Amino acid sequence: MTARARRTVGLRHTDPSDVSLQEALEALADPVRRSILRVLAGEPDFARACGAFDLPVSKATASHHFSVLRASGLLEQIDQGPRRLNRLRRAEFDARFPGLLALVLTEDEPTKTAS
Amino acid sequence: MTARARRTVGLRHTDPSDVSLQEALEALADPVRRSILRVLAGEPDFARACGAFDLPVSKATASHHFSVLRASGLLEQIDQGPRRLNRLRRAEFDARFPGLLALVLTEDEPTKTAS
DNA sequence: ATCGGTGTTCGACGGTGGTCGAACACCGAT
DNA sequence: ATCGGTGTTCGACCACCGTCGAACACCGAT
Repeated sequence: MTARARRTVGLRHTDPSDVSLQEALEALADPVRRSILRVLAGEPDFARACGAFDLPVSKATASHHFSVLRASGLLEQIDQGPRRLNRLRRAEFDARFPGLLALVLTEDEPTKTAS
Repeated sequence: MTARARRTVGLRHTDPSDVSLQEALEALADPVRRSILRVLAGEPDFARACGAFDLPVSKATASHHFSVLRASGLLEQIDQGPRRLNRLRRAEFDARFPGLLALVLTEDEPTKTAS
């Protein structure tokens, strides 16, 4: 923990070692959630807030997805002022499910086909 | 292919290299399907027919699950007389999604908690 | 104290997927 | 040709999940 003003709030953070394969697969089976993880993988920890993801869903839905990722041990979040910063729990999750996160991060982003 | 009487029928077999991560994760996100894969992993290829799995679902539902597994590149099936024999496409699928199948096969079977 | 910005929560809605029984198709053997 | 066994297909049902707008809570700054 740095000297910066960061509050680790009472958020329901599930430890990856407590996550079942069922939960992990369900969490990763959503394309929006996987895209969140890929963005986080390309940046320093806690560099991006929830609102800064340019997701194709509403605020409410995005919030739901972050909640799922947190509950499945994939995300750690801390509050800094009004925004909530995110960190990909890369090492911990990979220790629990070796190779799984790597598959998600190396996935070639499927481009939207115009209807 | 051995000299035994086996017919490789015109079943919709998807090659693992044509399977997206999305499809793979959706296929593996069901516990019944994962249990099928684990059983197959513990036996020789084409040793077990669809009806010999002791699944907690009806015949119709089981058939649906086998169809999904076949369509996601996880299963190969051949017809032998009236029954349909199954093979886990272990190497091919692992080449497409390294480590993913291993996670499923090493999963500790979650026991049903009595309600 | 008020305001703009950020994120969550609350119903509600709709689509999808797992489930089933029943009917059907296929095979081998009698 | 009929029968039992195996597996698929067809509707239908239902629960769950992703989705949304609206309302709310929180923070920092004005």
